[in-house]
Amino acid sequence: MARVRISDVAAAAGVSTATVSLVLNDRTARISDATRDRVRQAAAEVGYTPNSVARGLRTQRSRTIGLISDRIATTPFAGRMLSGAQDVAREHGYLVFLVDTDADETVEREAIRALADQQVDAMIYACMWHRVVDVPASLPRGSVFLDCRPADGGFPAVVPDDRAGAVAAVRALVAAGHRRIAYVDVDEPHPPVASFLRHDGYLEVLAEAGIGPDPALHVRGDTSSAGGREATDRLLDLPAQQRPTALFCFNDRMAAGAYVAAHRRGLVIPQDLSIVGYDDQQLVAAELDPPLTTVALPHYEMGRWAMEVALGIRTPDDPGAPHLMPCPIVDRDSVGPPPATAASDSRRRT
Amino acid sequence: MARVRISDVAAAAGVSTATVSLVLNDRTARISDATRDRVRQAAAEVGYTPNSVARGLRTQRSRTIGLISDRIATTPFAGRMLSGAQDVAREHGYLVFLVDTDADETVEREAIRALADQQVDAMIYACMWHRVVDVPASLPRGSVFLDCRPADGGFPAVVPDDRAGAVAAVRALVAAGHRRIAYVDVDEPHPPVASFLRHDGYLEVLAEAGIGPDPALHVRGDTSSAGGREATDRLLDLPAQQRPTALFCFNDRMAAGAYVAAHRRGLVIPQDLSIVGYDDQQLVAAELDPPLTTVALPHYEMGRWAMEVALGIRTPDDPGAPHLMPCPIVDRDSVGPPPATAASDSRRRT
DNA sequence: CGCAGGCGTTTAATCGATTTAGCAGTTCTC
DNA sequence: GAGAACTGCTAAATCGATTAAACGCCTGCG
Repeated sequence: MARVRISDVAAAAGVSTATVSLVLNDRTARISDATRDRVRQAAAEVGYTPNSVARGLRTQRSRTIGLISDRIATTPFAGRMLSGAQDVAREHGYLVFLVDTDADETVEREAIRALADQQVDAMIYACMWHRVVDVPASLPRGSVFLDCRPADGGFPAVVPDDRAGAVAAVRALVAAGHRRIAYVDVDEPHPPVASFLRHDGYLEVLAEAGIGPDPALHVRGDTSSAGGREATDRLLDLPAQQRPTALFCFNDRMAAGAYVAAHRRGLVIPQDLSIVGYDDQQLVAAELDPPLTTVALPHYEMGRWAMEVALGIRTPDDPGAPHLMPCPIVDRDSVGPPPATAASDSRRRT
Repeated sequence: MARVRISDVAAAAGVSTATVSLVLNDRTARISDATRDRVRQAAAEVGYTPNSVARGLRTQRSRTIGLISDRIATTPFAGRMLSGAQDVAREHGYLVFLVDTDADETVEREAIRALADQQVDAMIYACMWHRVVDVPASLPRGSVFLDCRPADGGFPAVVPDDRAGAVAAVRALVAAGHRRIAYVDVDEPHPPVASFLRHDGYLEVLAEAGIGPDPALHVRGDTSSAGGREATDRLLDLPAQQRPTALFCFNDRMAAGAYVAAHRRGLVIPQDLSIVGYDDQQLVAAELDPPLTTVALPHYEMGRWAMEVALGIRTPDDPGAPHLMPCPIVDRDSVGPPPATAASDSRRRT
């Protein structure tokens, strides 16, 4: 029952522990082939695996990574980021400590200390929403930021390319023939940077399509189905000429609300109204009727990227700026050409 | 930048490292108050925190727990279990290693070995669905099972009390006056134990209400919105006399499908059809219209329980059987009295 | 034959803590 | 006043690995 130690292997093979260590770690040392084989055989027979704690103490490298996140519980995205980070760690023989701080600064500070005491080789600081965060004072150099931008630079970071994602989404609507496209934005005291970036992307596509932005088509609501429904109601209350034929929603839940608002007025999606969401939240987007065209957040890939940088396998292209991970568009069935009247209307203007 | 060691504290306080260790660990040793204060002051001044790796090697206790789970990514529940486990660990100064095996046995075996090499003080083996699992051979004694039942006993385990949850759900329907209550079950080659347990609870309530079970009201579909919709369609195609006035669904997604089926026939919930789900999946249950009455899965509490047992803070009441965690019913708006005709029908039979 | 040098292996230091046994010095006891 | 008992602290062993330095032994060379 007691663990097998290196000295047990040494005894079994009739050599010193030094030799065992040299052999098992493939150190380029002068060890005869006969001895090598004997050691390896002995190790296999007694079922030896080195004690990581002892090794960590000696080598000062624990093959361990600390992953600090503000909230793990509340979002289904968390798992995908973890999964990506996890997979890379495993592929390289690392283990990960997970700490959920619940956005509590005291907990965060303690966690960082505890992880440092455990001699983690690197730390990843993850947020559940793309936003700007203050760098905790005690966070060691070399830590990687995941799904957030450190307020002071000097740290590698990876975030979704929200701007490009919005561009893809709105271009899809323009390509379908829409000219009156609304942006159903979040309404919060401190909107996440994603809100602004997606708005930028939205405006960029309008500009490249020669469509003048209409402030009446930029509405806000809170990040829920209800918020999306209310904001959409305001859009659909607009006079026919001003009313949008397509909606670009800040997220899938708001898009779900837009569905409700449309259904209540007897509008059919996408015949009467096209809708694009953001996030590709499986339980929402795929379950809607019709399934929602949306933009996927590359959580898994971001998790991988962060861990790869943490392990030193990859170095950021531009150490000064966050790495932008592409957000692929997921085509489903909520986008179609604008209704005939509106289409002719848009043709008139072109 | 270099870490502060215990010898630095010793030097600063003018004592030996032994004394520093004795003081800082509150060992009942004969140390004068003056020295105690001096050591503590010195430790605070130089900012000393003990190196957990070195301490772990010496004490053979790492204050570290390994949490192995089959899938973390795919379910929103995972986070809540983690959160519960995490919170308990943090409250007691433990750190947790998280490993996601993706249900791959090789990965699982390697993970168990790696965790053992890291000298974790205990392991928790978590599944994302309540089911029976084979105990991996290398899993150390004392490991705790979370949301699954070990095939061979001898391990503490915690699972949701699916039977009692179903009882509460079906009782709510009976209390509202329903007599024709269907069970919309999962349809899988190897249904989870939860499926059977909930069926048992369902039958139990029918029996106690003096309602004879009708096999036609036990339908199956796959665990998705579509599966729920199809199964519900079959129920609603039944002749009026046989048609259920209430549905107890295996989970919220299937319940969402039931909503769709009902809406398509112009049935209003709960006036024409009452529905109860299971899982309390926020993004589904709370967002439905009307919000779904459902039974919550106590993931957070199960996570806490498992960690408490792992840390030895709590001992299972009955070491032989899994601990059953209560599933509270969450009352929302999808349950009402049966429609007049059916109600009179039920009254006729009573 | 004596010595340099190469080869294969071992000795021993080391990582940074904890902990037991023991060492001085003081006080108490008879 | 000698030994016992107590007090306050430290020396050194220990946990289980890694690794630089050293140590025999053998061979080759002059």
